[in-house]
Amino acid sequence: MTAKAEKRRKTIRDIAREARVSTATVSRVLNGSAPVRPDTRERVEHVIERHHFVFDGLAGGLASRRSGLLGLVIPTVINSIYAAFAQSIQAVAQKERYTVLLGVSEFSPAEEERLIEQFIARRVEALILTGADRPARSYQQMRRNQVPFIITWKSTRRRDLPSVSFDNGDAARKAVSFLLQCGHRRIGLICGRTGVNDRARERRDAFETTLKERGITVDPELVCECDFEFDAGRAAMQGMLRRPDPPTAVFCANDIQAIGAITECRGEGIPVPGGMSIVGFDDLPIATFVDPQLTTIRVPAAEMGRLAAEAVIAHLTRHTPLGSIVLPTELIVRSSASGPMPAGRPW
Amino acid sequence: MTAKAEKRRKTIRDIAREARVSTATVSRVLNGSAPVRPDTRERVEHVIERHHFVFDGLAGGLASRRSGLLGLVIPTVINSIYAAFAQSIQAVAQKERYTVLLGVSEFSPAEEERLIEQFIARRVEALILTGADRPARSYQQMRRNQVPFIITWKSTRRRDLPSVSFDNGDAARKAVSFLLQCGHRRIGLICGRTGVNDRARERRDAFETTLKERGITVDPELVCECDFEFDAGRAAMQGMLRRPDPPTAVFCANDIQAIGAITECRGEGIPVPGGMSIVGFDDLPIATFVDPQLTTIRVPAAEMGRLAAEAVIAHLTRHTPLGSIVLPTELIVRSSASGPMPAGRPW
DNA sequence: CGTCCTTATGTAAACGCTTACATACACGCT
DNA sequence: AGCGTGTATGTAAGCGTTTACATAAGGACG
Repeated sequence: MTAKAEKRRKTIRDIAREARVSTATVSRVLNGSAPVRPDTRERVEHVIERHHFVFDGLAGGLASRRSGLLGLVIPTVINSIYAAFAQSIQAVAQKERYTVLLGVSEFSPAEEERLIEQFIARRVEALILTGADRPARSYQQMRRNQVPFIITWKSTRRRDLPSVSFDNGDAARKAVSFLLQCGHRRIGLICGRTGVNDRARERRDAFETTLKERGITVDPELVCECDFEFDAGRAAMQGMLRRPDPPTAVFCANDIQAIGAITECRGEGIPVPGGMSIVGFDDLPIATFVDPQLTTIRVPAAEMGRLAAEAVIAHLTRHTPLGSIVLPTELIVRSSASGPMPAGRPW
Repeated sequence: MTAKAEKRRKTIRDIAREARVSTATVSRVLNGSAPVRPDTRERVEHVIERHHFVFDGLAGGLASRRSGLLGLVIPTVINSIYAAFAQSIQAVAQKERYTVLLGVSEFSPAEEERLIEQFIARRVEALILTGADRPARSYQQMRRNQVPFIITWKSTRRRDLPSVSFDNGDAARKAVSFLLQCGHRRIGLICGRTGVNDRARERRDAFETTLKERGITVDPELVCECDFEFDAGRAAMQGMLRRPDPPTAVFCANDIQAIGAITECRGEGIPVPGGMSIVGFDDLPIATFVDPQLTTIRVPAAEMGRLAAEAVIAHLTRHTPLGSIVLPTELIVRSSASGPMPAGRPW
């Protein structure tokens, strides 16, 4: 090493000088943005190799106005349904040479807003968001900064909100209808907090509407909003069981809560589905590994992630307009729900 | 709007002109890097507000040589133990105004290497990695580019590899010792693929060593490496049960596999723990919601994430040296393991 | 009242790329 | 020979910040 061996990083200028070409040519070799004669290319690549040159994405992004960054904002990643969603987005991004910025809002609207703002400042090329409920301010910021975005997990008829989603209301209706078909009339609901979660709200609305359509009045005591935790589901179930007139079936807008609810029933000696029918939502892998296997709604989380990522990338690279896709959901009938006991509570 | 209303983004130069200060002052207001007189500050902030100025993180990062980016590379995020880890890292990062780049390698060494390279090119300020096994090339690149990194999920005595981890071997030993104490002598192992997962290898090694220490020869037929999936665990259990001389207990190096294994036993009419004892690893939330509740090893995933993130950030901001921390694990005794049946197979 | 701080601000050169535009040359055609 | 065309390359002006350094203004002090 000569005394001149400053610890400065190599730049394309260094490469250019040594390969006796211009920086433009190096840049062209680096991203194939224009034809380069094979011998020139080889010469440049050789120098790059020899000096362990590492491209600077920040500088590249600044100059080209394409950061190669995609922002993903989800409420949680611990629930494996969101994890599956996130992972498939990351997989698509990776394949298309984009990098994912991960933002977890923990169901806090303020945090979500902050993340969106932060990601815009980082110059993400697009945002993938969960749900449609957020301050107008966030939407304005995305538009003002011309950051395309796509809504997921919630279909919306607003034409100005592109989305890749499924119909929460329709899905919840399937679950509740199934319980009604089984003969249940006194049905409880355990769901997420509708105040901070528009998907939970849609599911709850559909629950209530479906019951009303059949002339059943919804007993507010049989509706419980709580966190997406096993324990929360369990506690909610416990609350319902303690009522003088407990439900014969419960729809849980989430498999985690459903498993908690099942556990509580079993702990109380109430057979499922014999004494209590339970339907979940998400179809987590675990749903087939609990006893009884969970009847639930299958949600296309991974596919939704893949399609959302593909959509924004197609939009960025080929100007494909961003539209809305509604994916199907499916009731998966297993064994956690059946008809109510013919009379009283025989357990 | 005048005809001059080009759709150009506002820059600090625009702000500076309008607030009748220099760009340096705007910069100082923006990141409080030097004192600014209150009235000047207010004037600048006012203009920023009025024009909806949005800072450009790419340009800022380029100029300051601080990107504000942290790279996280994990093998999967679908397993909720890694999700918990990732989420706590993101939480710390968010609080400290860093942004997390998410990389999921899906247990592919090649993919992991690519992610590390990509993240370095994006000029992450530090990397949080899973395990220590990777090509020397990756380590060289990190060092050459002076990107600090920290290893997680695996303790290592190499002093050149800072880490926040727990001792996989020690943890596995606790699990196996417990089964031995229960009286088991014929013990199976279901674990991850040791070829691409050094944590799995450590657990397997400890399993074998612990048995050998007690003078028990390890039956290779009772060791099964498979994916971290319920079905894989189930299939592995099935394989063992079909042997002429099945084990009386199985250590699963992962709760997911353990739950699959339990399910298989129950499907075959083998009571757990009566006919088969099972110990898991991770202590996922679901562990208390399966029947029987899973005896398992509690792994400090969230704390490990938090500490890893805090360590790299402290290193970046306060030059705290990066060292190694080994967190404790704990055997959580529940009900999926007990003594072996006194004789034969009474089920 | 000149000197020396201190504090607030301005000047302008980076940071490491991309890309519009200019140039150079080779080739085929009339 | 003259022209047009196309391909490969070079030139240099950005991209939107930060920050070292210079400067200015206001005290405090002897």
